Amino acid sequence: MLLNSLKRNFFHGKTFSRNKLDLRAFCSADSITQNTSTIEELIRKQRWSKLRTHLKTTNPTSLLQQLFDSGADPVLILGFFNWSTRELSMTYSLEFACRLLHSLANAKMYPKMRSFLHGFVKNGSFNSVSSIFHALSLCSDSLCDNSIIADMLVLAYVKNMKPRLGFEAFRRAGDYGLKLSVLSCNPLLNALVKESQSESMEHVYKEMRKRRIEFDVISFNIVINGLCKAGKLNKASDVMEDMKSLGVLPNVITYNTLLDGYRKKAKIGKMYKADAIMIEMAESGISPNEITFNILIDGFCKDGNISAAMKAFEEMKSQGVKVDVITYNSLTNGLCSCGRFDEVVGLHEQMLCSGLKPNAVTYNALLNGYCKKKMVDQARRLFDDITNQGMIPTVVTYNTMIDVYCKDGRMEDAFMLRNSMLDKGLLPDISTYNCLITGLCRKGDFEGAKNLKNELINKGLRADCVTYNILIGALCKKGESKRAAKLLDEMFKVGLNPSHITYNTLMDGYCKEGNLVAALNLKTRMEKEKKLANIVTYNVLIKGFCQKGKLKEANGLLNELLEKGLIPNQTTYEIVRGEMMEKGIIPDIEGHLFNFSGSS
DNA sequence: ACTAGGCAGA
Repeated sequence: MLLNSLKRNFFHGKTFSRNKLDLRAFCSADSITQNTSTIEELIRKQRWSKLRTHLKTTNPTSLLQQLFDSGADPVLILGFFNWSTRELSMTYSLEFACRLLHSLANAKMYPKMRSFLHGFVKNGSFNSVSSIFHALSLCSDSLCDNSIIADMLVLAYVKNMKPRLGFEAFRRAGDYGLKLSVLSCNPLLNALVKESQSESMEHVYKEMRKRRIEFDVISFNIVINGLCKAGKLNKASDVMEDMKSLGVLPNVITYNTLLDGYRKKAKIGKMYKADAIMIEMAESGISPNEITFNILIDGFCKDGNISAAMKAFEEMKSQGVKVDVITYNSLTNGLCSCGRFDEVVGLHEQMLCSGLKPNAVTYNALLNGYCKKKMVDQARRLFDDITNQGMIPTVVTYNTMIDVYCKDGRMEDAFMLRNSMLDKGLLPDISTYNCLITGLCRKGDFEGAKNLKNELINKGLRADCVTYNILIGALCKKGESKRAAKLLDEMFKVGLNPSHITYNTLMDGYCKEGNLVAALNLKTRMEKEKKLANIVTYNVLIKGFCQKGKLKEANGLLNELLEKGLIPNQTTYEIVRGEMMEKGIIPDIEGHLFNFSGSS
């Protein structure tokens, strides 16, 4: 009630409030009007020290109230608001902030609102999103103004790296029937994608359609990218169809994003859709650019299909698309991964001839090639060349070399390299530590590994999911899955999101100790955490049950994974085949592998 | 809004 009359007083005509003030001036001995106009003058001229003395007798809150009541220029009120929060450490109630926002909105001072909200979100994180929306709705029932404010609030959260709060604000805006725009929704979608919050991202997308928020091609591209990143390629294609049906035409970035989705998939033959996508692009009159080709080439290389990559490379050149250092690096990486070092020489010359300068990634690709082929001496020679001949080594260069030493069991060499990083002005990162921790664990030195984890934390680094996966794996290997489980709990405590690998590793530990109950409980737990069991999960469990002679259960798991649409892989077949041989059954074709039920 | 290098699981 009170608020309603207040806001009417505030928004509907300065005349009313002036009348009221005139009346007050009439009645009271000291003229508030005059006082207020003096103050306004001080703020306008930024006489802050004089204002300070003034405030010895009046408190800032009632002064702010006065400014509002007198219908002062919103820019002045904003000036006072900002100054007093900054210099006097004032905190005003949400209601004041909302009134200020509304008066700015009334005056269409949008940039001022944006920067106000930016600061508000940065410092005022103690205000819950729901309380802000509540206060906004009490202040005014102009859906239009509140929508603009909500839109800017969402954006402010996102820009301040608070996408979860931006997401909450997005939802509240829906509850209050406020309409948002792509100006806030696109950055929100993108932030959620960057944080790998694909569920929330999909929710925003669906809501945007429900609320009939206008999409642009960028909105769709972000959504498609998010879905690709989450491995949901079919959904990504569906969204592409959605956009076409809504009259938004895919552009080269849309197609690049989709191609990149296939590239990122860890599957053999993953680029099988590439041709079809390229044809569709051509039919839509969209020319591939250097990014398109770079994605294609890298994808083919990662797929082990060097000839397809080379074909794309030739096509790229014949179409006159600019070849850059990324193109060459992808090819170099592809050739090195296959051990085709001879061909790299020619490619490297071609690169230099076209005036392109190799960079750290180029040499790291070569170094990594040697490391993968266990050519440790060649690797070290190249490494010394890089560090001595004026090329700039990066943390990745060191990590690659450190890793190969660790894999080779040469821990002293690995630690020496780690120590020499500092001389080059390079700081070991979490991956450096993860390589070393893996090396120590492999040597059975769990205590050393644990100490290294403490060291990295003391150096201001954060143990990541990989660190924990390594340590959990090491404990499981020692038959200490109980201790490993404690590390899983620790991950939640330090705010890490365990990955599939985390759960699968611990589950494997339980299985090896014959604790199948714990293994199954862990599967339930991971599904509760929205990590769906994958093929590795099932392989671990099936192997565990087989080893205990529980073939019925193993078979049940096989059926379960098939029902879920998971595809058995090489390891699955090996486990099952091994089990059948044991039972004296001769496995023949794939279809017969799953017929050992009932034999236990 | 889209492109290149290293570390962890059966």
